[in-house]
Amino acid sequence: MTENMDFCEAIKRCGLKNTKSRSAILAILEQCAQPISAEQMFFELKEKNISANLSTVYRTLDVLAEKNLATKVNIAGDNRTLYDFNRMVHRHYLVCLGCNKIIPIDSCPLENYEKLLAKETNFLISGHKLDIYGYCPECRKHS
Amino acid sequence: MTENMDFCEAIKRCGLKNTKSRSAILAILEQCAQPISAEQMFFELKEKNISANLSTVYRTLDVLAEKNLATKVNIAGDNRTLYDFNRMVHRHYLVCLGCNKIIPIDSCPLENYEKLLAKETNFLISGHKLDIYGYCPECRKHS
DNA sequence: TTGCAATTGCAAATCATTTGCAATTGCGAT
DNA sequence: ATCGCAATTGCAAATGATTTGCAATTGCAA
Repeated sequence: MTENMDFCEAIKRCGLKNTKSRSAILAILEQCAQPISAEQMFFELKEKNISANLSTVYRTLDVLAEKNLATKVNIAGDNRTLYDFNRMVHRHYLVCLGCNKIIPIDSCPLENYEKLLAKETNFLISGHKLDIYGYCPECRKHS
Repeated sequence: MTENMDFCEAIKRCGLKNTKSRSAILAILEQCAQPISAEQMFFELKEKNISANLSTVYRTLDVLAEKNLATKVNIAGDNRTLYDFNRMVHRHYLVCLGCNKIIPIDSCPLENYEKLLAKETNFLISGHKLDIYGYCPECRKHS
Protein backbone atom coordinates (compact mmCIF):
# COMPACT_ATOMS: atom_id res chain seq x y z
CA MET A 1 0.00 0.00 0.00
CA THR A 2 2.72 2.43 0.97
CA GLU A 3 4.73 1.88 -2.19
CA ASN A 4 1.60 2.12 -4.26
CA MET A 5 0.97 5.70 -3.20
CA ASP A 6 1.83 7.21 -6.58
CA PHE A 7 -0.38 4.65 -8.29
CA CYS A 8 -3.31 5.56 -6.03
CA GLU A 9 -2.76 9.15 -7.07
CA ALA A 10 -2.64 8.28 -10.75
CA ILE A 11 -5.80 6.24 -10.41
CA LYS A 12 -7.74 8.94 -8.63
CA ARG A 13 -6.50 11.64 -10.95
CA CYS A 14 -8.35 10.05 -13.81
CA GLY A 15 -11.63 9.82 -11.95
CA LEU A 16 -11.42 6.22 -10.79
CA LYS A 17 -11.86 4.97 -7.28
CA ASN A 18 -8.78 3.56 -5.73
CA THR A 19 -9.12 -0.06 -4.71
CA LYS A 20 -6.56 -2.50 -3.44
CA SER A 21 -6.57 -4.54 -6.62
CA ARG A 22 -6.39 -1.53 -8.91
CA SER A 23 -3.30 -0.02 -7.42
CA ALA A 24 -1.74 -3.48 -7.14
CA ILE A 25 -2.42 -4.18 -10.79
CA LEU A 26 -0.93 -0.89 -11.84
CA ALA A 27 2.12 -1.52 -9.65
CA ILE A 28 2.60 -4.99 -11.11
CA LEU A 29 2.28 -3.64 -14.63
CA GLU A 30 4.89 -1.05 -13.90
CA GLN A 31 7.32 -3.64 -12.64
CA CYS A 32 6.82 -6.08 -15.49
CA ALA A 33 9.66 -6.22 -17.96
CA GLN A 34 7.19 -7.12 -20.69
CA PRO A 35 3.48 -7.00 -21.47
CA ILE A 36 1.38 -9.60 -19.64
CA SER A 37 -2.01 -11.19 -20.13
CA ALA A 38 -5.01 -10.80 -17.84
CA GLU A 39 -4.55 -14.36 -16.64
CA GLN A 40 -0.87 -13.87 -15.85
CA MET A 41 -1.85 -10.76 -13.92
CA PHE A 42 -4.45 -12.82 -12.07
CA PHE A 43 -1.72 -15.20 -10.89
CA GLU A 44 0.69 -12.41 -10.04
CA LEU A 45 -1.98 -10.98 -7.76
CA LYS A 46 -2.65 -14.34 -6.19
CA GLU A 47 1.04 -14.66 -5.34
CA LYS A 48 0.93 -11.29 -3.62
CA ASN A 49 -2.21 -12.36 -1.69
CA ILE A 50 -4.19 -9.53 -3.23
CA SER A 51 -6.17 -11.84 -5.41
CA ALA A 52 -9.08 -10.44 -7.36
CA ASN A 53 -11.59 -12.21 -9.52
CA LEU A 54 -10.49 -12.76 -13.10
CA SER A 55 -13.40 -10.62 -14.34
CA THR A 56 -12.19 -7.82 -12.13
CA VAL A 57 -8.72 -8.16 -13.55
CA TYR A 58 -10.12 -7.86 -17.06
CA ARG A 59 -12.27 -4.92 -16.09
CA THR A 60 -9.40 -3.19 -14.34
CA LEU A 61 -6.94 -3.67 -17.17
CA ASP A 62 -9.53 -2.38 -19.59
CA VAL A 63 -10.28 0.72 -17.61
CA LEU A 64 -6.57 1.40 -17.10
CA ALA A 65 -6.06 1.15 -20.84
CA GLU A 66 -9.03 3.41 -21.45
CA LYS A 67 -7.53 6.01 -19.13
CA ASN A 68 -4.15 5.60 -20.83
CA LEU A 69 -2.44 4.31 -17.73
CA ALA A 70 -1.86 1.05 -19.60
CA THR A 71 -1.72 0.02 -23.23
CA LYS A 72 -3.07 -3.05 -24.99
CA VAL A 73 -0.64 -5.12 -27.00
CA ASN A 74 -1.53 -7.74 -29.58
CA ILE A 75 1.16 -10.07 -30.79
CA ALA A 76 0.74 -12.10 -33.97
CA GLY A 77 -0.03 -15.74 -33.30
CA ASP A 78 -1.33 -15.05 -29.81
CA ASN A 79 -5.05 -14.55 -29.61
CA ARG A 80 -4.90 -13.01 -26.17
CA THR A 81 -4.56 -9.34 -25.37
CA LEU A 82 -1.50 -8.34 -23.40
CA TYR A 83 -1.21 -5.24 -21.27
CA ASP A 84 1.76 -2.97 -20.72
CA PHE A 85 2.34 -0.10 -18.34
CA ASN A 86 2.02 3.10 -20.32
CA ARG A 87 5.32 4.87 -19.97
CA MET A 88 4.05 7.60 -22.27
CA VAL A 89 6.64 6.89 -24.90
CA HIS A 90 5.77 5.75 -28.37
CA ARG A 91 6.85 2.16 -28.27
CA HIS A 92 7.33 -0.90 -30.45
CA TYR A 93 8.10 -4.49 -29.59
CA LEU A 94 10.79 -6.90 -30.67
CA VAL A 95 9.37 -10.40 -30.26
CA CYS A 96 11.50 -13.53 -30.11
CA LEU A 97 9.87 -16.34 -32.06
CA GLY A 98 12.00 -18.85 -30.18
CA CYS A 99 11.32 -18.08 -26.52
CA ASN A 100 8.46 -15.57 -26.95
CA LYS A 101 10.37 -12.92 -25.05
CA ILE A 102 9.06 -9.42 -25.80
CA ILE A 103 11.50 -6.54 -25.77
CA PRO A 104 10.15 -2.99 -25.88
CA ILE A 105 11.85 -0.60 -28.28
CA ASP A 106 11.53 3.09 -27.66
CA SER A 107 12.97 4.45 -30.85
CA CYS A 108 10.62 4.74 -33.81
CA PRO A 109 11.75 4.79 -37.41
CA LEU A 110 8.43 5.93 -38.81
CA GLU A 111 7.90 9.56 -38.00
CA ASN A 112 8.86 10.88 -41.38
CA TYR A 113 7.16 8.05 -43.18
CA GLU A 114 3.85 8.88 -41.54
CA LYS A 115 3.99 12.41 -42.86
CA LEU A 116 4.84 11.18 -46.32
CA LEU A 117 2.00 8.68 -46.28
CA ALA A 118 -0.45 11.30 -45.06
CA LYS A 119 0.45 13.48 -48.01
CA GLU A 120 0.17 10.59 -50.47
CA THR A 121 -3.14 9.19 -49.27
CA ASN A 122 -4.80 12.25 -47.76
CA PHE A 123 -5.47 10.18 -44.63
CA LEU A 124 -5.33 11.86 -41.26
CA ILE A 125 -2.83 9.51 -39.67
CA SER A 126 -3.41 8.95 -35.97
CA GLY A 127 -0.85 6.30 -35.25
CA HIS A 128 0.64 2.98 -36.13
CA LYS A 129 1.47 -0.38 -34.71
CA LEU A 130 4.82 -1.96 -35.44
CA ASP A 131 6.15 -5.22 -34.09
CA ILE A 132 9.32 -6.85 -35.22
CA TYR A 133 9.85 -10.60 -35.13
CA GLY A 134 12.99 -12.65 -35.02
CA TYR A 135 15.24 -14.79 -32.87
CA CYS A 136 17.13 -13.48 -29.88
CA PRO A 137 20.86 -14.10 -29.37
CA GLU A 138 20.25 -17.03 -26.97
CA CYS A 139 17.75 -18.74 -29.26
CA ARG A 140 20.10 -18.31 -32.21
CA LYS A 141 22.71 -20.39 -30.39
CA HIS A 142 20.41 -23.33 -29.77
CA SER A 143 19.48 -23.80 -33.42
CA MET B 1 -14.42 -24.00 -62.13
CA THR B 2 -12.89 -22.99 -65.42
CA GLU B 3 -11.65 -19.64 -64.12
CA ASN B 4 -10.27 -21.33 -61.04
CA MET B 5 -7.83 -23.39 -63.08
CA ASP B 6 -4.76 -21.49 -61.90
CA PHE B 7 -5.94 -21.78 -58.32
CA CYS B 8 -6.33 -25.56 -58.67
CA GLU B 9 -2.75 -25.64 -59.89
CA ALA B 10 -1.50 -23.54 -57.02
CA ILE B 11 -3.34 -25.73 -54.56
CA LYS B 12 -1.98 -28.97 -55.94
CA ARG B 13 1.52 -27.60 -56.26
CA CYS B 14 1.76 -27.31 -52.51
CA GLY B 15 0.61 -30.86 -51.87
CA LEU B 16 -3.04 -30.20 -51.14
CA LYS B 17 -5.98 -31.91 -52.76
CA ASN B 18 -8.07 -29.67 -54.90
CA THR B 19 -11.67 -29.40 -53.77
CA LYS B 20 -14.45 -27.18 -54.97
CA SER B 21 -14.43 -25.08 -51.83
CA ARG B 22 -10.67 -24.72 -51.72
CA SER B 23 -10.27 -23.28 -55.15
CA ALA B 24 -13.37 -21.15 -54.64
CA ILE B 25 -11.97 -19.76 -51.40
CA LEU B 26 -8.65 -18.95 -53.02
CA ALA B 27 -10.43 -17.30 -55.95
CA ILE B 28 -12.57 -15.19 -53.62
CA LEU B 29 -9.52 -14.17 -51.62
CA GLU B 30 -7.79 -13.09 -54.77
CA GLN B 31 -10.69 -10.92 -55.82
CA CYS B 32 -11.19 -9.28 -52.44
CA ALA B 33 -10.02 -5.71 -52.23
CA GLN B 34 -9.26 -6.20 -48.56
CA PRO B 35 -8.68 -8.94 -45.99
CA ILE B 36 -11.81 -10.80 -44.91
CA SER B 37 -12.82 -12.93 -41.95
CA ALA B 38 -13.68 -16.61 -42.04
CA GLU B 39 -17.32 -15.79 -41.52
CA GLN B 40 -17.42 -13.26 -44.33
CA MET B 41 -15.83 -15.89 -46.54
CA PHE B 42 -18.51 -18.33 -45.44
CA PHE B 43 -21.20 -15.93 -46.70
CA GLU B 44 -19.34 -15.16 -49.90
CA LEU B 45 -19.32 -18.86 -50.64
CA LYS B 46 -22.99 -19.20 -49.83
CA GLU B 47 -23.79 -16.47 -52.33
CA LYS B 48 -21.87 -18.35 -54.98
CA ASN B 49 -23.75 -21.54 -54.08
CA ILE B 50 -20.51 -23.29 -53.20
CA SER B 51 -21.26 -23.23 -49.53
CA ALA B 52 -18.96 -25.11 -47.21
CA ASN B 53 -19.24 -25.66 -43.49
CA LEU B 54 -17.80 -22.87 -41.37
CA SER B 55 -15.28 -25.31 -39.88
CA THR B 56 -14.14 -26.16 -43.36
CA VAL B 57 -13.72 -22.50 -44.16
CA TYR B 58 -11.54 -22.08 -41.09
CA ARG B 59 -9.54 -25.19 -41.91
CA THR B 60 -9.09 -24.12 -45.50
CA LEU B 61 -8.01 -20.59 -44.69
CA ASP B 62 -5.57 -21.96 -42.16
CA VAL B 63 -4.02 -24.42 -44.54
CA LEU B 64 -3.79 -21.79 -47.26
CA ALA B 65 -1.99 -19.51 -44.85
CA GLU B 66 0.29 -22.34 -43.80
CA LYS B 67 1.20 -22.95 -47.43
CA ASN B 68 1.71 -19.24 -47.95
CA LEU B 69 -1.08 -18.91 -50.46
CA ALA B 70 -2.82 -16.60 -48.01
CA THR B 71 -1.73 -14.44 -45.10
CA LYS B 72 -3.34 -13.84 -41.74
CA VAL B 73 -4.02 -10.28 -40.74
CA ASN B 74 -4.82 -9.03 -37.25
CA ILE B 75 -6.14 -5.55 -36.85
CA ALA B 76 -6.12 -3.81 -33.47
CA GLY B 77 -9.53 -3.72 -31.84
CA ASP B 78 -10.85 -6.64 -33.87
CA ASN B 79 -10.53 -9.98 -32.14
CA ARG B 80 -11.07 -11.92 -35.34
CA THR B 81 -8.40 -13.09 -37.74
CA LEU B 82 -8.67 -11.76 -41.27
CA TYR B 83 -7.23 -13.44 -44.34
CA ASP B 84 -5.66 -11.91 -47.41
CA PHE B 85 -4.54 -13.39 -50.69
CA ASN B 86 -0.76 -13.64 -50.61
CA ARG B 87 0.48 -11.59 -53.51
CA MET B 88 4.03 -12.35 -52.48
CA VAL B 89 4.83 -8.75 -51.79
CA HIS B 90 5.80 -7.49 -48.40
CA ARG B 91 2.70 -5.59 -47.38
CA HIS B 92 1.33 -3.27 -44.74
CA TYR B 93 -2.14 -1.96 -44.11
CA LEU B 94 -3.62 1.47 -43.73
CA VAL B 95 -6.74 1.13 -41.60
CA CYS B 96 -9.47 3.76 -41.42
CA LEU B 97 -10.73 4.14 -37.86
CA GLY B 98 -13.88 5.76 -39.18
CA CYS B 99 -15.24 3.27 -41.70
CA ASN B 100 -12.87 0.35 -41.00
CA LYS B 101 -11.72 0.28 -44.58
CA ILE B 102 -8.38 -1.50 -44.97
CA ILE B 103 -6.02 -0.34 -47.68
CA PRO B 104 -2.96 -2.45 -48.50
CA ILE B 105 0.32 -0.61 -48.88
CA ASP B 106 3.09 -2.24 -50.85
CA SER B 107 5.95 0.06 -50.07
CA CYS B 108 7.86 -0.62 -46.88
CA PRO B 109 9.86 2.01 -45.02
CA LEU B 110 11.64 -0.45 -42.76
CA GLU B 111 14.22 -2.34 -44.72
CA ASN B 112 17.19 -0.34 -43.52
CA TYR B 113 15.84 -0.09 -40.03
CA GLU B 114 15.67 -3.88 -39.73
CA LYS B 115 19.35 -4.17 -40.55
CA LEU B 116 20.22 -1.49 -38.04
CA LEU B 117 18.14 -3.13 -35.33
CA ALA B 118 19.70 -6.53 -36.05
CA LYS B 119 23.11 -5.03 -35.52
CA GLU B 120 22.07 -3.29 -32.31
CA THR B 121 20.28 -6.22 -30.69
CA ASN B 122 22.01 -9.20 -32.23
CA PHE B 123 18.58 -10.60 -33.08
CA LEU B 124 18.10 -12.54 -36.27
CA ILE B 125 15.25 -10.50 -37.66
CA SER B 126 12.75 -12.53 -39.64
CA GLY B 127 10.10 -9.94 -40.31
CA HIS B 128 7.79 -7.33 -38.96
CA LYS B 129 4.20 -6.31 -38.82
CA LEU B 130 3.22 -2.72 -39.43
CA ASP B 131 -0.27 -1.31 -39.57
CA ILE B 132 -1.04 2.36 -39.77
CA TYR B 133 -4.23 3.85 -38.39
CA GLY B 134 -6.05 7.01 -39.25
CA TYR B 135 -9.04 8.54 -40.98
CA CYS B 136 -9.62 8.33 -44.71
CA PRO B 137 -10.47 11.38 -46.85
CA GLU B 138 -14.21 10.61 -46.81
CA CYS B 139 -14.34 10.10 -43.06
CA ARG B 140 -12.41 13.31 -42.49
CA LYS B 141 -15.16 15.24 -44.25
CA HIS B 142 -17.93 13.90 -42.04
CA SER B 143 -16.31 14.99 -38.80
C1' DT C 1 -11.96 -48.69 -61.09
C1' DT C 2 -10.17 -49.20 -56.79
C1' DG C 3 -8.00 -48.00 -52.29
C1' DC C 4 -6.82 -45.10 -49.03
C1' DA C 5 -5.30 -40.86 -47.21
C1' DA C 6 -7.02 -36.30 -47.22
C1' DT C 7 -11.02 -33.64 -46.66
C1' DT C 8 -15.56 -32.55 -45.01
C1' DG C 9 -19.84 -31.84 -42.07
C1' DC C 10 -21.69 -31.82 -37.80
C1' DA C 11 -22.04 -31.20 -33.06
C1' DA C 12 -19.68 -30.51 -29.09
C1' DA C 13 -15.58 -28.54 -26.82
C1' DT C 14 -12.43 -24.86 -25.95
C1' DC C 15 -10.43 -20.45 -24.95
C1' DA C 16 -10.41 -15.63 -24.08
C1' DT C 17 -13.35 -12.28 -22.81
C1' DT C 18 -17.80 -10.07 -21.41
C1' DT C 19 -22.06 -9.40 -18.93
C1' DG C 20 -26.13 -9.31 -15.54
C1' DC C 21 -26.98 -8.88 -11.06
C1' DA C 22 -26.81 -8.73 -6.23
C1' DA C 23 -23.55 -7.76 -2.56
C1' DT C 24 -19.77 -4.82 -1.12
C1' DT C 25 -16.83 -0.83 -0.78
C1' DG C 26 -14.58 3.83 -1.51
C1' DC C 27 -15.05 8.42 -0.59
C1' DG C 28 -17.33 13.11 -0.72
C1' DA C 29 -20.67 15.45 1.90
C1' DT C 30 -22.71 15.89 6.30
C1' DA D 1 -16.79 9.65 12.40
C1' DT D 2 -20.62 8.02 9.62
C1' DC D 3 -23.99 8.12 6.07
C1' DG D 4 -25.42 7.52 1.36
C1' DC D 5 -24.90 6.25 -3.01
C1' DA D 6 -22.46 5.49 -7.12
C1' DA D 7 -18.61 2.78 -8.39
C1' DT D 8 -16.62 -1.60 -7.94
C1' DT D 9 -16.53 -6.46 -7.17
C1' DG D 10 -17.50 -11.60 -7.24
C1' DC D 11 -19.84 -15.12 -9.19
C1' DA D 12 -21.93 -17.74 -12.57
C1' DA D 13 -23.60 -17.81 -16.89
C1' DA D 14 -23.34 -15.96 -21.73
C1' DT D 15 -20.70 -14.80 -25.66
C1' DG D 16 -18.00 -15.03 -29.93
C1' DA D 17 -14.28 -16.80 -32.41
C1' DT D 18 -12.06 -20.78 -33.32
C1' DT D 19 -10.88 -25.78 -32.80
C1' DT D 20 -11.59 -30.69 -32.43
C1' DG D 21 -13.25 -35.70 -32.58
C1' DC D 22 -15.26 -38.68 -35.39
C1' DA D 23 -17.72 -40.91 -38.92
C1' DA D 24 -18.94 -40.23 -43.73
C1' DT D 25 -17.30 -38.60 -48.16
C1' DT D 26 -14.17 -37.47 -51.86
C1' DG D 27 -9.89 -36.61 -54.73
C1' DC D 28 -6.45 -38.69 -57.12
C1' DA D 29 -2.40 -41.95 -57.86
C1' DA D 30 -1.86 -46.50 -59.24
